[in-house]
Amino acid sequence: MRQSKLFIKTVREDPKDEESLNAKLLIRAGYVYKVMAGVYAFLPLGLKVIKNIEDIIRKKMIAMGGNEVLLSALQNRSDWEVSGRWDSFDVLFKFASFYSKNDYVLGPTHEEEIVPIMRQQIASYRNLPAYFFQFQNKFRDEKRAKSGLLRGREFIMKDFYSFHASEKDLDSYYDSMKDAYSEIFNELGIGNTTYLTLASGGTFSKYSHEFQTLTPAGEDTIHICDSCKAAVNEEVFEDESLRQEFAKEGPVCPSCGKKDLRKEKAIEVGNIFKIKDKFSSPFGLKFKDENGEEHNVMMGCYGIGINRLLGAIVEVSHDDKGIIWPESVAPFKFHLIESRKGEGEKIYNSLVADGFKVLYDDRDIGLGEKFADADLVGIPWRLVVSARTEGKIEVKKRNEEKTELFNYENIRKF
RNA sequence: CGGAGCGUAGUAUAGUGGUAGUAUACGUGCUUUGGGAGCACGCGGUCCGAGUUCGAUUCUCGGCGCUCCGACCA
Repeated sequence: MRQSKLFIKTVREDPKDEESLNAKLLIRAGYVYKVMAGVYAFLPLGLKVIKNIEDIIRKKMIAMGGNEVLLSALQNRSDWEVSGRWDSFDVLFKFASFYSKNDYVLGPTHEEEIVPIMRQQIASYRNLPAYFFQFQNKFRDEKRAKSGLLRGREFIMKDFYSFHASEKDLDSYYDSMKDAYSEIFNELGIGNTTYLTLASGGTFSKYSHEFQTLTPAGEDTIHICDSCKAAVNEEVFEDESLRQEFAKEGPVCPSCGKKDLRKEKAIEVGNIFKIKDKFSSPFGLKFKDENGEEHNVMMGCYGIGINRLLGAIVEVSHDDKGIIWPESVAPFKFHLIESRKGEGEKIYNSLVADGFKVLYDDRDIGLGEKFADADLVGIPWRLVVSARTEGKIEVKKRNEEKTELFNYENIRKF
């Protein structure tokens, strides 16, 4: 892509209405536009990163047997009354139609949508297990949106729902999802700072597991066991019944029992929990077993916050000049810069022909400004062609200082 | 939802009860070309409403918006 044709305008100054680092950098580099508190629009660069994140997750969810769907964001009041959450879900966006006066919900999650669909599809143990997932915009009327992309009122979420004939089947699937999630965060480039964390289960279940990425910008406090790479959310110690079960004598590692844990701030980027028959019961989602007996379907829920992940990656991967994208999610692999108009044309065409994702800065501006923009935008490999490079290409990794000259043939192998 | 702070060009900031300034961005022209280049000219602004006043961007009240702290966070 030619940068002269890319809709993006970088900004020198930090926006005055953002304190959070992820929002400052993403706005300055032209990835997102702030619409209002907790609501951000994705501009072309931002959308590319979002799509890259989604693709990594999608692949893994399909490997886990998931069928991708797209449920409705607009939902009706009655389903939320069946589940009992019309009154109890505190951040629910509710509103009435101006014409019909009917009440509606903007979906903050989709149990109320997927379960009625499954009631139509699931009748026998032969239909189980079944797995569905989607990427969708969720709406939550947060009392206080904050920390840029980390806690918004509208955000994209991957939600995955599993349906099982038995709790045992749910349990084993739940465990395999833990592994799938770990692989996802590894691929996203934040594996070394993301921890499987025991957490409370809210109103759904006794406990849940979160995937927490270490960052001072996070809103949770977790206790990490360095030998197991496991962690416990501080909230577990604050909940009396959980404390009895998991941490009678203060913070202990949930997997090895070790006591000297490291306390860190973190942001929850993923959450998995067993909801069992919490929804199948009120909605009457049942199946018949081999003996013709009816049982409630057992369910598991598995979420990943996409916007939050975008913000979290920026929080953990940046320097004072800008963003440093992990290659797996970067909007482009190469950022090609020329010092004089047309110098990079040939190499750009070759890279495109060879199938690389490359942003070609063909703008008629000073070289220094291009370098500054390249640092801000954060594409992993910077390629420069100029009179100085004498027919070769200067290569610099975004997270390294050194530059090296290569022939095109070498670059192709990157 | 409680508390604090802040709303001035696209962006970031200064200032004032009487013609609103600077930087950057943008437009035009020339020069320049390895770390946000230079010169000249130009375009563009006081969140909304009410009040006080001869006169309000400034003072008062209300609203709306944004940020931060806290509470909350299925």
